[in-house]
Amino acid sequence: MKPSPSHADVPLQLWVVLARAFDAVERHSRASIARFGLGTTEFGVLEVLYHKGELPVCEVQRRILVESSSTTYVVDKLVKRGLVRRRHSGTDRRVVLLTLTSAGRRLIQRIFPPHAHAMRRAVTALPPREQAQAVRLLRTLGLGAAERLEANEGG
Amino acid sequence: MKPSPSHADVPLQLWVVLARAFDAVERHSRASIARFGLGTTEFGVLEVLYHKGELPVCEVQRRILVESSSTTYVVDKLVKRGLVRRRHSGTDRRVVLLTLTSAGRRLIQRIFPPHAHAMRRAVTALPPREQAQAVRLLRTLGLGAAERLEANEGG
DNA sequence: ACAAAATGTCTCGAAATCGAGATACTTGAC
DNA sequence: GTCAAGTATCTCGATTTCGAGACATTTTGT
Repeated sequence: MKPSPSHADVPLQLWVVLARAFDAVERHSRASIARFGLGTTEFGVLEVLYHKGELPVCEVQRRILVESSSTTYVVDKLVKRGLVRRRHSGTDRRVVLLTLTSAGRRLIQRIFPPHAHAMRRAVTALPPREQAQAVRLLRTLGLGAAERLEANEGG
Repeated sequence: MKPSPSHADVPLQLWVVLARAFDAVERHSRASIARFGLGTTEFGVLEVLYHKGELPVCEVQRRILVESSSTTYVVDKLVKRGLVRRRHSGTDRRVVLLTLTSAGRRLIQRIFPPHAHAMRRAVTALPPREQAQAVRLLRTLGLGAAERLEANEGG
């Protein structure tokens, strides 16, 4: 039943297990966040503003890993719900700065700790020592792949 | 510029770098697949049928990591394009089996090798030895998280 | 100073994905 | 054998996400 048991193509295997691991852990994240009536990207915006303070839209976008038009969409929803406020930058008039409202701050303060706890449990299959190892490897992998992406687009 | 250099919460870091690495590598995958006028999930269906032969829809679904309604949608498109054929199982009449048409087989035969090549290049930031290590760690992480998911849903 | 290129944000329409539930069939308990 | 529970697939409507491009602004090169 194994079509290719011997010539294990490690790079392709790596891609497969990376996708599966991300999927499984992301399901934990989604389930945890859904408890609080938020979507993954909505939570992402609140979380990054909570931890980094006021940020331009483009900075938030980079951190939550979605395209710019989706960022606008998500921020719109959060503004309508009174959780986030938009403000024009004084120094660069293209830039829109985002901050939490006090309602937004209260919300994320309340839900971040239990979410973080859920995520810690989601990765406990790996003991601490191997978690650190995985962090190192994934960081190298991710940065390398991202670099290579820009090279492909730019060149 | 480091907001929290000391109290490194390794599990949360792991989640972040996992998401970033997946995103970067997935962008390579998408770009590579887009060259051939296919979407990620369409490619996924063709690829799994190519390598495993005829399979029930539910089996394909598990492998391409999308929900069942999305699987129906993607398969519909592939059937309309004449790349995949549906067939009822003789032994279990709930089951619909999927196979490549000869056009589908020709297509995936032609595009799989260059795509595999692109994916190998996407992960070259990690030398072979560390790729193997990452495979091992991610497999454990993914399986553990998936198990824990079922436990949460089922229990 | 000026033109060209780059950047940040948003609009719009299209595509992908999901979730709930309908339907049909199979399996297992009794 | 029958009924309940489980499984496989699909339908439908809603949500999310994307991509292309519009627009305003800033930066760069000359």
